Amino acid sequence: MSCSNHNCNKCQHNLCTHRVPIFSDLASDEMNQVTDLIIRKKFDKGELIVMEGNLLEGLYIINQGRVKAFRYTQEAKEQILYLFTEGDFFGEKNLLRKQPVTYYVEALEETNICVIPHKNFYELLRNAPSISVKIMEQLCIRIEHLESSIQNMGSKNMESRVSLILLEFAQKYGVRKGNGVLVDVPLTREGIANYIGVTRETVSRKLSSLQEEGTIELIGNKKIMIHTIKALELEFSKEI
Amino acid sequence: MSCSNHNCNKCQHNLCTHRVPIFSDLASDEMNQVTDLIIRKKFDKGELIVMEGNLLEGLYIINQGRVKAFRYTQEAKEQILYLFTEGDFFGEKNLLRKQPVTYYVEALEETNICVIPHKNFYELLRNAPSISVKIMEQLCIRIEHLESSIQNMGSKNMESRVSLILLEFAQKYGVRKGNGVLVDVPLTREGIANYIGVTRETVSRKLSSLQEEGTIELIGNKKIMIHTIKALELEFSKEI
DNA sequence: AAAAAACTGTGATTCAAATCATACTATCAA
DNA sequence: TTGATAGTATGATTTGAATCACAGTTTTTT
Repeated sequence: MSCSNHNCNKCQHNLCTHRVPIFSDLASDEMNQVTDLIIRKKFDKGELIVMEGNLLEGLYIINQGRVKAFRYTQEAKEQILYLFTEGDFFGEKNLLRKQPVTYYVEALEETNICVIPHKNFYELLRNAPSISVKIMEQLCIRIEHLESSIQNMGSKNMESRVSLILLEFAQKYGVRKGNGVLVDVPLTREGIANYIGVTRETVSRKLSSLQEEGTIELIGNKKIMIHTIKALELEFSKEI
Repeated sequence: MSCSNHNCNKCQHNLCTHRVPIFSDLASDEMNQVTDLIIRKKFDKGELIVMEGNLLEGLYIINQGRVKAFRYTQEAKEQILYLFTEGDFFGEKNLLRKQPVTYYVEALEETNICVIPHKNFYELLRNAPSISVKIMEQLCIRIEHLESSIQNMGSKNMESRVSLILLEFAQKYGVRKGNGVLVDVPLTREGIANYIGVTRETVSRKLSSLQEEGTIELIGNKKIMIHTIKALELEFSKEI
């Protein structure tokens, strides 16, 4: 996009407005209007971005990086609800209903956040009603993700739970490499465990057994080469 | 509400429009406009209302009765996602994104549904933009419910999972009776099990032990008297 | 009202994942 | 570069829920 018609020092950042689905229908001057309102924040790996109960000052949109959103279970174990990446947002509850966020959000790597303050957002909604439809769509996508998670957690079969998470990673973070897909895993083994509600040891063992049977290849701790996606899908639906 | 200004034979039904949160901000003439568009459907106990994959003709709103929304796990076990009651709606995915429903919905008792057809709904959205905010709010409520379910299912402690479901029932279906709360349970033991991802036997045993310790009293199969709500809450948060 | 069907409770047994334990490996900071 | 810290793999053991089995109960049907 050309810089001719707005403040150019903003072009140097990868602007949230240009990569976020909820703004994708805006005309370029509307887009620039939004851009002017943005507050930028930067977080280091491991840093807590928001805490459960916080009243946020606006909508948080991820410009760069990856974060985990989680709660604690009764046993005080972390239960990851979402992995958010570039273009994802959170804090929408506070936007509509003045309610605090219901989970912790922590940066999994260096992360840049764009915040669109509340009151600016209300104006925005009035001026560009297409945005409210976009938000609804995104909320529906989130609902679908949660529904699938519950469906998955209802399964006693750990093999299939691990397989599903690998499929999700492949789809979100995978890059084709020859016949397979190379995944840059955003979580530790323990993180994966906290995502699917098992222990770290169980994840280790299931990954090892998948490697043994040739379906995947563990490359260090942060990369997984998936040789046969089909095998995972099969594994996942084996018992239907 | 008075019947003087619209078709009175509709007043004889308990109209969805009057009990549904998403229409609560409408003026009464707007309300009547909506009412005229409604298609009514009736389902017997045990009847399947929609199937996964169905493209619905509109937004389904429950006027009377209770239903369960569920998917199947890898082991072909039912996994209940929602219990919907009067005022709740489903089929919103198809509304915004022309997508089929992602779960089965079955009547748990005799149920009356009001359907607002698609294209009527789009007009409605244009004429009464407050509705889109209401829908977003409802979607956020649904998200919160799903997030809590995941948090709960991440807990290995079955005692606390059963306790949480009883608290949910008490809140949604409970009636104060003396010191306690009498709950009209909408599900069988197996249904409860399919809601929290365990087996029927486990639910039986945990309910029995809660009865033994005096926290609850099982009255037939469909009613539970909760003597000490506090004990459940304690049970639920015991291990924090 | 009787018969059939669906649901429930509880003991005995099995089994898979949690837990415990420990050695190994990768990553980060001084 | 080294030491410290965080993360990983894997064997041995325990544990608690799933499974199996079956008798008892409730609800529905005719």
